[in-house]
Amino acid sequence: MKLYGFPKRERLRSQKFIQELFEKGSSLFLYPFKIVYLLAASKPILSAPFPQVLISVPRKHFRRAHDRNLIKRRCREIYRLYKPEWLAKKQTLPALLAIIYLGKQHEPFAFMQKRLITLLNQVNCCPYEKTCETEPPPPKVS
RNA sequence: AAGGCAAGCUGUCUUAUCGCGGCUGUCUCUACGGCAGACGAGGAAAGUCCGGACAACACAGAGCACCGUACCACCUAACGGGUGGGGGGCAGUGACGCGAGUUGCUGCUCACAGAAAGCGCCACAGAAAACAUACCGCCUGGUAGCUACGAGUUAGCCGCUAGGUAAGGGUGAAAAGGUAGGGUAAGAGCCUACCGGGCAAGCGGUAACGCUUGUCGCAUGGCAAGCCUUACGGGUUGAAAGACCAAAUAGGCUGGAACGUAGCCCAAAGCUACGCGGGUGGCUCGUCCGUAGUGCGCAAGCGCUGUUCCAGUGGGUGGGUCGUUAGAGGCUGUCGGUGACGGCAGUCCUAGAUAAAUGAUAAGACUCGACAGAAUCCGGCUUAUAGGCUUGUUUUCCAC
RNA sequence: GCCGUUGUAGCUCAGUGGUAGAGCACUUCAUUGGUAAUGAAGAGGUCGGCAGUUCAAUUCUGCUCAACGGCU
Repeated sequence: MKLYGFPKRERLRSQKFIQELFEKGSSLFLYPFKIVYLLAASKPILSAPFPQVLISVPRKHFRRAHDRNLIKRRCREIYRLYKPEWLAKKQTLPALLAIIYLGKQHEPFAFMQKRLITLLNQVNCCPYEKTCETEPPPPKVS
């Protein structure tokens, strides 16, 4: 399997999973990103150990399809390149993940990269053992 | 050479690494797999403003309603698009004429059928805004009063009254042909000439229309992107159309509506007519489909089963395949045409996703990169757009 | 992808081919010891934008921008 790949099975496409994610999932925010994640889905995920990921840019902030496409592609690149390192760091990853760009304007790629990686590192992957990481536990958003 | 304007064309490139989409080939651990290969957004992909193809509604018929189009001819699959032509309007400039005005050239521009078919509207101002009218005026007759002297059938001033006028004034976006002259109490197409206009004929043109001649004193303002009239066109809904696979809009349950009458000797079956219900999505007609069986009762009627349709309930799905990309296709040459475009020959095939594929990093080049991302497919229109190229035209400068 | 609706004062809305209004809010004055309420006066508008039709457009027509809704 390709190390840095992002094949179709790692993309979140099922309407049922998406509904489950936004109903039960936890969310974190760091400008300009918001992420929603769910540690375990009701059915097994085909892409294990990696999550199924959904990337979204609201039409309300970016009217032109060209702008939305560009931001989604950059987000996907950031996630794709960081994915193996993230797994090595956390050992277990969420099952479902949504990355939503809430900024109202374009940001430089390096800035986006730094912020999204910081945000991904804040995800608490071990809900049963609170102190599995050296960092302090992230604020739980209900 | 530079700048402006118009029309047309074009729409950053190269290498490496990682990554994405379907396709083809191949490998095996047979799966949402690995490897390799070539291919992979636009001139507007956009807005969804028009027109088609295609599909479903059984067939897609007629009339009304509704909607759209509107100088003429042609192009086209079709169009509200395009090409060519006609006619206006505006600006600049020249010529003719005393003037009203006419006309040449150049540029821009026009949603450009009908206002003597009818209805409606035209604020304010103004006398009057549409079968014209008469405020200030002008002129004539009659007449109360006053003044003057030439003492009158006088002249003037200021009123009243009966008329004649539409020249001048003023209002307005718009005032009922204009200019010049005659004419008159004053005036007036009242008359004449010219200009403008209406009507008719002839000629030219496929036509829009143009030209010429005659005739009419001129007889009816604007708005139809107000209603409307005329001509022509439009059945409705859109790929979330639709077809197929799997148990899969099938089957179940509840409620409601229709299943009638007459004729062909009688019964059965069938047919016909008038009804009733429905397809039919604006209405009507036509057309099409259904209108069955049975129990009780003398009958009216009541009930059961069934068929068709409607409404609800409940269950199930929210998957796959096709439609889905080779087409009114592109390019080159040649022929026809003023042109849009068409004929013929050769050649090329180059996105096809479905939570939805083109990006990131590094290096380099130059003019330093604008607007911007396919979703059934085509033809247009409109809107956004950095830079570059070509052609035409005009202005300035330089050289000969 | 397809089909619609709406843009008028700070806010909520009328309006119609002829000088743009109502309620609330705002400002000033009166009233009160003071505030509220009340009364009087006042200010505030490129009628989303650009063209066109018309003598005249917020209204009619075309294009455009923005906001919102519906259809699997």
